[in-house]
Amino acid sequence: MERLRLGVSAIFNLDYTLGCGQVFRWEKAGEWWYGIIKDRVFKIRQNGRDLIFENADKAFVKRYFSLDVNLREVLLSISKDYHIKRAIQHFKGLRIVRQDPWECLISYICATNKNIPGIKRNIEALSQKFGESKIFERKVFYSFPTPAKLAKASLTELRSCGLGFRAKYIREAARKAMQGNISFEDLRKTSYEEARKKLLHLRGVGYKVADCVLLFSLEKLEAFPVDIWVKRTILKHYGIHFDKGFSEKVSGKNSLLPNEYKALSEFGRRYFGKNAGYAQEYLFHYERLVRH
DNA sequence: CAAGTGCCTTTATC
DNA sequence: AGATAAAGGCACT
Repeated sequence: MERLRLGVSAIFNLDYTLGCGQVFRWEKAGEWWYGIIKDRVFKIRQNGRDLIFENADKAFVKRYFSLDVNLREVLLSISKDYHIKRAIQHFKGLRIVRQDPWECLISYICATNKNIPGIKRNIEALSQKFGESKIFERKVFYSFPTPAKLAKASLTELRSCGLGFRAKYIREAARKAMQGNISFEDLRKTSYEEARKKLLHLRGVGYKVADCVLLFSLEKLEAFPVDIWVKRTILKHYGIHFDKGFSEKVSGKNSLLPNEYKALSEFGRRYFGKNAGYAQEYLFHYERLVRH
């Protein structure tokens, strides 16, 4: 058992962070959150300014939960108006974690046109079928499969995980990753635009999926993913920044054309600045949980 | 309860 | 070029 005491000004809320929909494999049982990262199961809980965890070291916890990020500063930088301030007030302490990029990529390829419970089921099925089992506290956990493991899988096997048309995209991505054609380290180091361009070459990855991977695993905090919920929020509260025709056209339907996605996402980046991704996540969570 | 709609969209085809 | 259809399957109403 390890303990990490947060600084007086280190704002952090574990429940918001793990419950906001950015990660798919954490489960809360009683007070504890159980997760598996790479091939290690660990559990963690929060008690005020203390984080208590088992089977992970402090450096890892700090890094994974982005505790090195000055959240106060980040939130200040995006506090542009009443709407975002209200969302921040509600979920203060929500941090964007640093997911494993490989798992993140596959997760968001699965997310295409799916809801969150559906995505969770896909990831869980993939892990059970192709990952390695780990016993922790007499319970079985499955690690997320490596690229090599998924590259070897047949389309039928992949489909049996409920992936549907996404199965072939996942296999392709796995093959590329296995051959070393996707360097997540390089993507992390390059600029948002460059990294996005590279991710867009992958089939099954459009602007939305690319933005999610960039924000949730590659430290591109300016990425502003626009899904159906964020689209609603933007049009509802920030419609004044778009012309009437655009707003009316986009609000009436439940999908976005590439240029419509771009307009909304670029607005978010311009309006909220270099930490726009944080604004996106607070707005998303607020719209889903509070407003809807 | 059944049936319809929608989902943290992308690709292929008009 | 720009719109539209097609692509799992589950959750929600």
